[in-house]
Amino acid sequence: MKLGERLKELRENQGLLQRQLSAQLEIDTPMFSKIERGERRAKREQVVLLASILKANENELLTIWLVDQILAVIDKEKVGVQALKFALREIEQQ
Amino acid sequence: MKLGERLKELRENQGLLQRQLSAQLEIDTPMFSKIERGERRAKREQVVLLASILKANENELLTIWLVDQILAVIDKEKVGVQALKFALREIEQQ
DNA sequence: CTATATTAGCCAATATTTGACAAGTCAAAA
DNA sequence: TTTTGACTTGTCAAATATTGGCTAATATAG
Repeated sequence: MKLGERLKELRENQGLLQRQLSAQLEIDTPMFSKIERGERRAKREQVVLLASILKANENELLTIWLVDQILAVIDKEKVGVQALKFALREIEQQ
Repeated sequence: MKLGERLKELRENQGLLQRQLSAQLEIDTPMFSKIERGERRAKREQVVLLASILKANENELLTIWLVDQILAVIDKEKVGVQALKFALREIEQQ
């Protein structure tokens, strides 16, 4: 699940408009639209804000957001999966 | 294992100087020094070049380099490990 | 149709990264 | 103990990437 999809889901479940959320984030609507479609990435602080506005779990959204970042880093890399596994091993043992 | 450490290892095993490698990368010596100590990150193309100059396995170096990038992304994030696990699951199933 | 919501494309502002340069430390050789 | 060579530190500038605003286009609902 991508962050944008999840945001759209949360937003629509509460009958909110992009216009309303973008106002609270202090960005314009086209920008928010792009975030929802994954054309642009949200900033960390925006994710935190959105969690609060949408009454969603902050850790959930931050996790999804981080997954997006990670996948962007290893995108198209032949050795991406292996790098992920190594990263996990390195971070887990200490 | 960090990329910088591995590069230093390879370099010293072949009795090369930072000066010689940085010349081939077309950066100055201080810059290369920083890369070795992990103060700056190498660019992907530089890693590829270094693999060839140092007669090392390109995939190995790229993997280590990617691990560095990944760890930088999740650095200090409470949910970092979980994000890594999710990322792995997402990328592995397809 | 009309009005509102969303999306697309382009350019500007800002932030981050990358690099050069000057000066410093350190160790070994002279 | 001066000199030399390898490496490091700190700071600033150039290059690049990210973020955002604006305008116009498209879609959707009434």
